[in-house]
Amino acid sequence: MSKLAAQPLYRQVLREVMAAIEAGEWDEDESLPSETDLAKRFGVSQGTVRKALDALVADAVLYRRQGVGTFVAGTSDFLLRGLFTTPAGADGVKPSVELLSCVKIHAGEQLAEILGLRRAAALWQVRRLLRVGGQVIGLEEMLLPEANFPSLEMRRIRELKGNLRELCWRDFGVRLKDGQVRYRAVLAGQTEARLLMTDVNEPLLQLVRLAVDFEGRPQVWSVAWLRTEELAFEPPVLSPQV
Amino acid sequence: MSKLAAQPLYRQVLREVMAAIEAGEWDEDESLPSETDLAKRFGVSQGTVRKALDALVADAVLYRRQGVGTFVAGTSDFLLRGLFTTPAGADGVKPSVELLSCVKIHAGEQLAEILGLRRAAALWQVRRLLRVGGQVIGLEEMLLPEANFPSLEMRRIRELKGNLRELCWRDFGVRLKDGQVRYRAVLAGQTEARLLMTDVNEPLLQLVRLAVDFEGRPQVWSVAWLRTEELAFEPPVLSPQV
DNA sequence: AAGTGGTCTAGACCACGGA
DNA sequence: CCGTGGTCTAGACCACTTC
Repeated sequence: MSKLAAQPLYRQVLREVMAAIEAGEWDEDESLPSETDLAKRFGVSQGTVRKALDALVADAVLYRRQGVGTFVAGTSDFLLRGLFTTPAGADGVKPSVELLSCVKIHAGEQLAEILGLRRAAALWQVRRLLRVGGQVIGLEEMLLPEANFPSLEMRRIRELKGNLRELCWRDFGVRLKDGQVRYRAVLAGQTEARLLMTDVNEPLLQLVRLAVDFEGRPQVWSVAWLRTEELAFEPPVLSPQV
Repeated sequence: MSKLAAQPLYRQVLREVMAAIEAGEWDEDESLPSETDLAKRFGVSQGTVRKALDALVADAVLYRRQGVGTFVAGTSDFLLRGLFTTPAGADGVKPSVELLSCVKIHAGEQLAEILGLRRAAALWQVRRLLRVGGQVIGLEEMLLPEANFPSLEMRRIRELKGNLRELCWRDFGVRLKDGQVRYRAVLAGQTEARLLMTDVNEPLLQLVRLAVDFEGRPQVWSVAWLRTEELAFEPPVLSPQV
């Protein structure tokens, strides 16, 4: 591996590993070669491989089991990874997702700027419903540039049980990770109330997030409205205690 | 430094560094000795010191400036560190804090369990108001075990401009960091509406958090109610891209 | 016992920022 | 220029899991 590049070595190793994952060299939950073997393969030391893997573990691309190996992590959806816990605490429950609609729209000024597109650029607008045990608790609207995700078929989304993050990965090779997240409290309007099967003016937790790819480029904009009467939202903890 | 301890070496170094900070060896925004000097002092290698400092940087105890040094970070309050941004994005604004009240109460069953105390244990209940440019946008109630923070004087809190986290640090040597955080959307009740100088039934972002010390022990329980009509809440990002 | 992640060293060099 | 953080190596040993 060349030392001439502008990036540090472990960054290059990281990209090589990502490329290998993209190429399907190791399946989900399949173990990678050991750190020492990867070191030989890339012509670097074990410490450098480790630093690269550290970063991928922090981004939940990989996970490790001491004494066993390093494994490729699944791509659960962002909302599926956040825990929904009762206000008192304990028993986090994971929701399931149902696809509502998937249509093509134009970006408009604000979204174009956020996603770095032209104003007339085409976007997929995907609406999904979140359920916990049959109960509807959330509505999410995602916006994806058509240029990066050319053919989003509803059938395909349904096949993956509504998991758009997995679809972006499997069909378009884009591994998304969280960028910024913003929280607000809003009142349900008529549209939200109807889709969430609740009342107008119910308080909803609004979650606005920008997902980026592994080069940090903005990729997906999303807004979610969550009912939190019975279940509070708890964001996933990446890289817990060091 | 002994190799016999159950903990890895870099953990011991981390504790030594924390102890030195607690002892006031280096002031806020003052630079620590270089990594190589610290390595000599603790009798370990530079790489080990670095790993310890990495963890403290991730927890925002220290910050680094390449080519310059490693510095002790300030202890801004949790809410002061979260950004308040306009829904459209950009211009994050930091709020100031005003102390409302500070009284002693009994823990009760739930809080006792969360904080690992007896049910009759005494707690300080501190209420604070958050302002952005004169406008009241938040109300926070914190609960601190009296055993750990024996004398919480209102005067002292005011001296530190309402920054309870700094007080816990300066007066009691407890450096707090975020544990779990949970989000909900609720409607303002009469009490909240009065204190926030707004209307009943305004949607409020409710933020429930548990702060822990550096050994991971629960220390402070807090609930905040935030108005997010004009400003969204954006949690602080620790350890961004690796 | 063998193989994995996890830690640690001693020494080296690079990239950056301030004098 | 020097001193700082930031990276990297080759080799070693430990702790854990599995066989």
